[in-house]
Amino acid sequence: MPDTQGGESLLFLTDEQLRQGIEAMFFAYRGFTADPDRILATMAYGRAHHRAIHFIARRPGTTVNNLLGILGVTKQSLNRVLRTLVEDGLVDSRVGTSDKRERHLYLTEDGAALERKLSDAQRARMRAAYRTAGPEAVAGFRKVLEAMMDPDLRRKYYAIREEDS
Amino acid sequence: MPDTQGGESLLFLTDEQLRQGIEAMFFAYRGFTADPDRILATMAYGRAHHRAIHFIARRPGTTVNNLLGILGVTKQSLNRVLRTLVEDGLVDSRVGTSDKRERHLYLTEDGAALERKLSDAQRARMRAAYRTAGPEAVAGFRKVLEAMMDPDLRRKYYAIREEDS
DNA sequence: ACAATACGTCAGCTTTGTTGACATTCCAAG
DNA sequence: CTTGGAATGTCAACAAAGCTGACGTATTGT
Repeated sequence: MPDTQGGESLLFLTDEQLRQGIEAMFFAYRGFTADPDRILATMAYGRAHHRAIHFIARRPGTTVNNLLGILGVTKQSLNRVLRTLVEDGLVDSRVGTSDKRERHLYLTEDGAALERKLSDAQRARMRAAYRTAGPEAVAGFRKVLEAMMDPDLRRKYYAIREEDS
Repeated sequence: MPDTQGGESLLFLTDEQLRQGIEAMFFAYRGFTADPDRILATMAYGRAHHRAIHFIARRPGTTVNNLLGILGVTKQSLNRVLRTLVEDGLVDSRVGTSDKRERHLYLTEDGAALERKLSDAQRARMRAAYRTAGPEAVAGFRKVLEAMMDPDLRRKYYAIREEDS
């Protein structure tokens, strides 16, 4: 593989370097979604279901509105996904206690089982990539990704992690 | 790796760390496509057109079959996209000289102009992210992305870069 | 009392992917 | 020279997942 590492900042930001980064993102994202996609293809679910399940698992009790903000889709689009998940008994939608307009979302046992299955597959690839690349590379990886996000989404990305406190 | 890295590596690959990497990919990819998407939304084109245009620009004269392998879609799906691009005079499809079954794809002037517009927008974000993160981070970024690709796609990713020789 | 919010839903449309079937053209092997 | 297979194009039908717009219903806050 040709090492096009310029090293110096000037060479570093050539269009060719940037183009390679763009293509790397494109090809890597395909790998990133490949394993869950394979699992989902055997059921009546798609990538949209996976995303919903992921963030419900991450933040149990999250509201529909909050999920909308994270996923960046319309409520109609999310609703279609959520409806099938609730119907199929993977997600539990509970009316809010303090504000009864809100619906709080939780995974059922079945939902959690599917989440684990999908998550395991995706994490396995991530783990392998991390191992191959090494800790320093991972730190850089994260740094560039965070810098690439829209500010609005970056805030949400941090918020999800901070809610643990 | 020395022992000092051993303990770190264990912590390092916790599910939580991996989960954060997964979410970073998700949010960053949104940013990655945001700018071209905004431009494309003003025309009758979508992300699929962008991808085709990108790789035709990258490898002028590439065949349909080659493009299929890179993009990973069916020929019917790609054909629909290519047809509109040819009709609109952005792409030129020329019958192969050595093998007349093949079609070699080129951007017209208009096609190249659109490609530049899309590419500029996407590279601007990439450049900003690279600057923010720094050269070392970028090296790590690329390393992890490459490790994340399917072997098949990784070969294609390298192949596209090597064809310059 | 009234406006705003959160959610759900109906209807219709777009993009982009999929299968399957079939025609054409052409290269290459028998 | 014929024929099989490869590369391409195209038709049809369909699905996933996004979108807009409109409307209804609780519920909440002013």
